[in-house]
Amino acid sequence: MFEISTPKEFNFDQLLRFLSRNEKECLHTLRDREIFKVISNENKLILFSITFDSCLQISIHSEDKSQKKVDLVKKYTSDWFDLESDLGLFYETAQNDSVLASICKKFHGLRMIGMPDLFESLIWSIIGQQINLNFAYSLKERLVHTFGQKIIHNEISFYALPTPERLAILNIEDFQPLQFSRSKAQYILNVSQEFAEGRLSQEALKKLSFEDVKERLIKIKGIGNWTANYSMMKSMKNYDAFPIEDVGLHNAVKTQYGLTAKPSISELNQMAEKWKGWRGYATFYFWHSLLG
DNA sequence: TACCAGGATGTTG
DNA sequence: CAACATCATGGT
Repeated sequence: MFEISTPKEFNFDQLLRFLSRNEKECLHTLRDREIFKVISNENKLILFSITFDSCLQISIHSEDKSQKKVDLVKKYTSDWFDLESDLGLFYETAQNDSVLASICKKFHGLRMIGMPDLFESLIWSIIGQQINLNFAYSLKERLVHTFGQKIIHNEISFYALPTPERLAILNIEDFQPLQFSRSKAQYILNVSQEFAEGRLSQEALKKLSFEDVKERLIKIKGIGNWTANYSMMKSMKNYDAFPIEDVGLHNAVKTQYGLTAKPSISELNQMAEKWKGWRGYATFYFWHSLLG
């Protein structure tokens, strides 16, 4: 076991609350207050788990506990729970907006739960396009259970997302028994093939500017403004990336500001001026407010 | 049946 | 840029 110290603003209870928002979530597992996660490195799966007791305590569940694996898990966890950013700066910005400020107070210490793997966030956001979240989780579960890799520990199965290479060789028809629409299946194939054939990689995108990354992503058929911004905030640490078309955000804003109707795009754009620099983080907090 | 859901695409103002 | 029509699928 090893430990990771947590930053000044850090709330493990809110983190657990976010991670447990849907019971069909299959890419991590919660047992009591322990979080299990499988990551893939060089085609090998690593299962690890995280608990919290004044700091994060991490166990790797395999015989090989090399320093390399420890470093990978450390880096993954730091990215996943956004341990590096200065939340104080976000809270400072939030003071411009009394509604956002009170949400920040309520969820103080909640860090953006990211998706360190860009491929995962793209697939997940395509799955989530224009369907309700619960159905989206069902689709993801079917995809992962059908095509993903599995590791068994203490007679419990833990899953990893299918690789781009695995998905890239499928046909639209392979997705239909899972109840994917044809367009959704095609979009997933498009992204998988981009990755599998080496035309797109997270590493390469890291070298580009915000606008260039967005432009590159939107070139892919099936990735629009919402998906590009979603993935950039969840996977690329672009905390001002703003998925403004998001229905969940619209609903949360309507509720939190006590509006009689959902805001239009232009109205929301104006409101979000106050969050500038942290519009993605603000979005994440508004989403969290939907949990009640 | 109609409408909604963490949109995308293409067209039009 | 913003608004609109059309598409696609299952849930309520």
